[in-house]
Amino acid sequence: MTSSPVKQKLPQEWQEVLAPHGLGYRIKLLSQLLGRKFQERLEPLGLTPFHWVVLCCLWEEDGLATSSISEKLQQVGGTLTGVLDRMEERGLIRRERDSQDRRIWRIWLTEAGEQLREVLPPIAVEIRDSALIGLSQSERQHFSDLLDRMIVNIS
Amino acid sequence: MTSSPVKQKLPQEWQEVLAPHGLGYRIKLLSQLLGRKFQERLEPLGLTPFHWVVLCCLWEEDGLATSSISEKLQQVGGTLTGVLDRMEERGLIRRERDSQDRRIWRIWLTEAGEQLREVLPPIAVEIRDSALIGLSQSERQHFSDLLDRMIVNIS
DNA sequence: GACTAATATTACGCACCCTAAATAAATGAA
DNA sequence: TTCATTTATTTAGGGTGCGTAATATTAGTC
Repeated sequence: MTSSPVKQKLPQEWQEVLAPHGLGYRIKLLSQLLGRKFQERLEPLGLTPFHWVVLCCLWEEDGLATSSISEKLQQVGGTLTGVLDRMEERGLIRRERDSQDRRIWRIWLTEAGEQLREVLPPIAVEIRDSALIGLSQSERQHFSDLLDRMIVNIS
Repeated sequence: MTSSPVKQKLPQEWQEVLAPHGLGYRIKLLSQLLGRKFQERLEPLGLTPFHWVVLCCLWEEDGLATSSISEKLQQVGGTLTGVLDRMEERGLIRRERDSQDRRIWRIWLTEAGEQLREVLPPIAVEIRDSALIGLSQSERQHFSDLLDRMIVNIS
């Protein structure tokens, strides 16, 4: 019988989840690095990554309720309020009460918000492509599929 | 020549990056969902996911400088200060000036911080495994490899 | 030793992000 | 009608994350 160093007594399975090498932390890190890249491109325009994703929802369908945006993005409602406040201040959207159900606030694009539809997607494409350099078409597809399966598992 | 609806005039390439279906947002979403799961397990212990990753670093090597932790985790230095403040308040770590170079603060685990080494890794394993259900060994490996390549690309 | 430059950290402000509680409007049963 | 219940949203408060500026200490130069 040999003794092992105290620090190494943890099971292999426990070692492999430890940050920063664990899968979870690397997913977070990739997300964060992509966010930083995007943020530094949006900042000169007075925008944030969160503004981008809300705009995406409204470009697809204008006049959504706050709760619909929250659901599409799987973001907590309370989180959105502040973001929408700042987007309204910056003239990207306007809020309007639903005439049928006055509990509901509907979010509409302003002209400025509409026009960004021509400006922002190319930036997103550029950043995504820079992350995917060296990955084949099938590798990209495979990654995307595995990602979706993990999201379903955890949802 | 046929005309297409105004809303559909964007190139295919622009459509596919739009949140919430774009790759970037799905990566962020997975990261966020994992974070929420972890947080709800850590909250009863008075801990946060950020505490976990700092503890991981110190379990591997105690007495690190703030800047070393920041570098390992690829986190901005300023971000860590607040986290370390709260960890110190909760008795997980203590700060001590380096005797050689008094500009440097070294971070040491307390007894409480050390003992969590037996408690937290199983929780992390459990959450990771729940996200990986239905993925074969080779799919897990492939995902991990692609993740690393994207991190290198974007770093 | 005094001055300057470099390094490590802290302090502050803004934007997310989550939970829980409060507010307000609509709904449905007594 | 009335009132409790449900639904939609906001408010409040703490923690995370980033950039920039300020502070403290060390190291290099005269």
